[in-house]
Amino acid sequence: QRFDRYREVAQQLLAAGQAYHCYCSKQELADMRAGQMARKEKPRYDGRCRHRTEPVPGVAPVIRFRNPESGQTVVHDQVHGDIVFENTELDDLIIARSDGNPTYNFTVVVDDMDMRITHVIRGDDHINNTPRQINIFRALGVEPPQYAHLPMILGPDGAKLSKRHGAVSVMQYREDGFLPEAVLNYLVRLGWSHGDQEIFSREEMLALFDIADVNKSASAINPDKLLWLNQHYIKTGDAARLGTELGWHLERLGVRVADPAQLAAVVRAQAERAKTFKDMAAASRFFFEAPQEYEPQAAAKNLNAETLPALRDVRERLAQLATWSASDIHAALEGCVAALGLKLGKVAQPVRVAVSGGTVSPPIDVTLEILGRDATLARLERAIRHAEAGNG
RNA sequence: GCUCCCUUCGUCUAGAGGCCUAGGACGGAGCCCUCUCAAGGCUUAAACACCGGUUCGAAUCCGGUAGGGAGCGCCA
Repeated sequence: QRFDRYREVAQQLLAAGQAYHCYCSKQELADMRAGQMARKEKPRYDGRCRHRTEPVPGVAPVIRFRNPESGQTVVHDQVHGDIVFENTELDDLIIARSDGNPTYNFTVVVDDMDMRITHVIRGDDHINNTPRQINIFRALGVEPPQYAHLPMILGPDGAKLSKRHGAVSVMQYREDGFLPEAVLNYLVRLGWSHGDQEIFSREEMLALFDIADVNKSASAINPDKLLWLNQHYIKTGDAARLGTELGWHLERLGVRVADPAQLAAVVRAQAERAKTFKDMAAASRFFFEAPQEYEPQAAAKNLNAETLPALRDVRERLAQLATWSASDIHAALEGCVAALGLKLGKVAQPVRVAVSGGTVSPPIDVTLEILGRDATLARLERAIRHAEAGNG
C-alpha cells in the first residue's frame, strides 16, 4: 500500500537533512509541555534532538520534520487572503511514529504531491495545519497547491455541529422527508451567495459558484429555511417523480398504495400544505385507506343531527353525478348549499370529516375527485350512520 | 496560556468610500383572500459589536478593545 511510499519520502527527507530522528520519551515530552504551559508559552517541541548524532540504544526513534527556524510562511488563502505565520511558532512535527507509520500531516502532503493536487478546499479548522504542510512541500521541492478554507457550519444554536445537532447522515434527510435539491440549495447558500438569489438549480450552482464569493464567517443552520426550500421544491417539482417519493414514505407508514397513479394527484393537491414528505404522507393516508375512526371533536361537531340533512343531500347529488370531476363535484356541493340555504362551510366540513376522519384536507372538491366516487359514497354512508347513531 | 481565524436584522446574506433613510430571504406581527388547513398577495417590526483614527464623506480603509471559533498529539 502507500506506506512504502511514505517511508520512502521520509527517508528522502532524512537523507537531505530536512528531517531527523528524535529519541525523546513520551514522559519527557509531557514534562516539556507541562513546563511550557506553566510558563504560559505555547506548548511545542523544543528541537532538542535536532543535532543528535548518535542513536540512543534501545529506543525506537520517531522522525521529525525540520521546520525553518526563522522567517515567515504565508498561506495565500483563496477566501481569507494572505495569512502570515512566524516559522518560530511552528515546531518540528513528527512525520513518522516510532513504529514507522506516517502521521496525518505528512501523508496528506505526500498524497497531494503524488496526485498533483492543484487546489485544497477544506474547513477553516485546518488553517493552522497549512503552514506546516507548506513547509514540507517546500522541503520536498514541490510547489504547494492553492488553498481555500471554508467557514464552518454551526448548529441552530450557534454551537459546533455534533452528533447531537443536525442530521448525522445525509440519508437521514430523506427519511425526514427532504428532497435532495432542497438540501443542496440550502447548503450552497451557507457561506456563499449570488446577489439576492435564493433558488438555485444544480445547473445554476455549477455555473454561478465562485470561490471568490465565499464568506469568511461561520454560519448557523436554520431549519425553518430548509423547510421552506423543501416545500418550494415540492410545489414546483415534477409530480410523477414526487409521487414516487410520497409512495416511499407511505410505505414506511405501512400504508398500501393500491393505485400508484393516484400518487401524483395527491402530491399536487398536498404540495402547498406539506413542508416535508413525511408530513405529507401522514396527512394523506386517508386517500389510500378509510379512516379507522373519526377525530372525536371533529365528529361531534360535524357528524350530528344538525348536519345530517346536508350529508344525505350531498350523497344523493354525488351519486347522481354524470362525471366525477372536481368542477362537477363543486357544482353538486353548491347545489346542496343553495337547496338547504347553508354556507359552503356547513356542507364541506362535514363531508371532509366523513371522508378524511379529520378537519384538514385539500379543497373538498379535489379531495373527492382523487378519492373516487365509490370510496366517497361508502365513507359518506358510514358517516351518515354515525350521525344517526349519535342522534338517537 | 500562546498562535491563527471571525464579527451587518433572531438566522442566511447583499454591500468593493458617496447609489444606504442599510436591500433581499427564512422566521415573526398585521391585513386581504378563503369550504378546513395551507398556499398566495400586501403591509410591518428587526442589524452595520464597541472605541478611536484616515477622509469633505466610512457598514465599507487603518489601529485598538470586547465577544465568538479553531489549532497547539507518536489523532485525523
